[in-house]
Amino acid sequence: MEITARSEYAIRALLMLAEAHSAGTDALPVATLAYRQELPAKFLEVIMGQLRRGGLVTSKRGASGGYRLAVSPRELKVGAVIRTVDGPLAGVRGIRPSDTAYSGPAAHLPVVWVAVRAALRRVLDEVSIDDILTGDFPPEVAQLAKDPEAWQDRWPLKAPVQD
Amino acid sequence: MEITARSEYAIRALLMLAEAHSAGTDALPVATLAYRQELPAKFLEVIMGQLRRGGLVTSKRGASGGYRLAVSPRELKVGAVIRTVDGPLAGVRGIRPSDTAYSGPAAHLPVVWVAVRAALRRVLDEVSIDDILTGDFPPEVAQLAKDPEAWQDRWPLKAPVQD
DNA sequence: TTGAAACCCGACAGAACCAGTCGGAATTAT
DNA sequence: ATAATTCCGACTGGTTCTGTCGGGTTTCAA
Repeated sequence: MEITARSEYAIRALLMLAEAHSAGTDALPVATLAYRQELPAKFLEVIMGQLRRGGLVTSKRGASGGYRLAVSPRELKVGAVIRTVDGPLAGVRGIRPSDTAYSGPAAHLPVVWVAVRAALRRVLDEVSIDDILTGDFPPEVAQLAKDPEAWQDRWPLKAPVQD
Repeated sequence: MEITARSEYAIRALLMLAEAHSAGTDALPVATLAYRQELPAKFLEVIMGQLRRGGLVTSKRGASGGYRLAVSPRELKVGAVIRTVDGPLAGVRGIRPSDTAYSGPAAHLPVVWVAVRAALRRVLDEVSIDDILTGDFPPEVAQLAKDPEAWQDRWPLKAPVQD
């Protein structure tokens, strides 16, 4: 259950574009985006290409070119960003949760996988880029993050040795 | 957001042990577990070692030895299994959600990561091995899986080409 | 028209991780 | 004794992740 650097960088880039969007600024070149959030420029270039092909941003080449949002920040959901650059939100050994099947005592296991995916969706497909910009999250998500325990780490039954 | 083969195999093995547990059967050797659910035997052997060191199972060596549950199936949660064999449930580029920090327009991003982890916990730390065995899930999880839409795939803004 | 700014693209590379195997040592019941 | 079984370290082949490199192409502006 890892958020990749790819997805993280994509979201941070889009946040900058959303900020510029509301300020009515010109297109932002990769160099600027990379500098402002300290992201590896050439890698980000690859990622921006994915976002463009996915229709999340538009690009303009040449001098004073750069990237612009193609979708309003309010309608652009984090889940869509992740799916665009990293593929499906959830998988089990590479297959979709709803395509899993087991025999015997594991027969009901797909229910768990589907519930996991559904739980992820209820966060990632609800939160928009604009929500992150303003810090004003949908009630469902705000509720989850409000609990102080959500900010604490949890350990397995036997805690690993401290070193 | 991938469930690894490791975690999946661990859960399926524990489900078999839980079944035997209620039937009061003897300890189950790896060979039997691997055969019954068609898991790679030597790999499962490694995984069972992790579960033992994590305190989820006990082992007996030698003839008519094998593995037994060390925790009652009802108290053994899926989240604990995953943490034992694969480490933390959620991470962002390898760091814990609550340890992330960003500047500028990404300042509120950690709220999203923490909410993601909390959402995962609400499923994985609620569902027990016994729940999966019986197919009788906690209301929260049952609710998520009840929705037919939860069993459907979702696509990013621009659907990928079919091939 | 020239040059610089920027996107665009394919190839490559190192590192890490994942899934799984191999061979054998230690332990235990019969 | 012997067979069954856990236990353990080393190893491997493949894939993915995170980038980098070098150059081609488009566009603006002077």
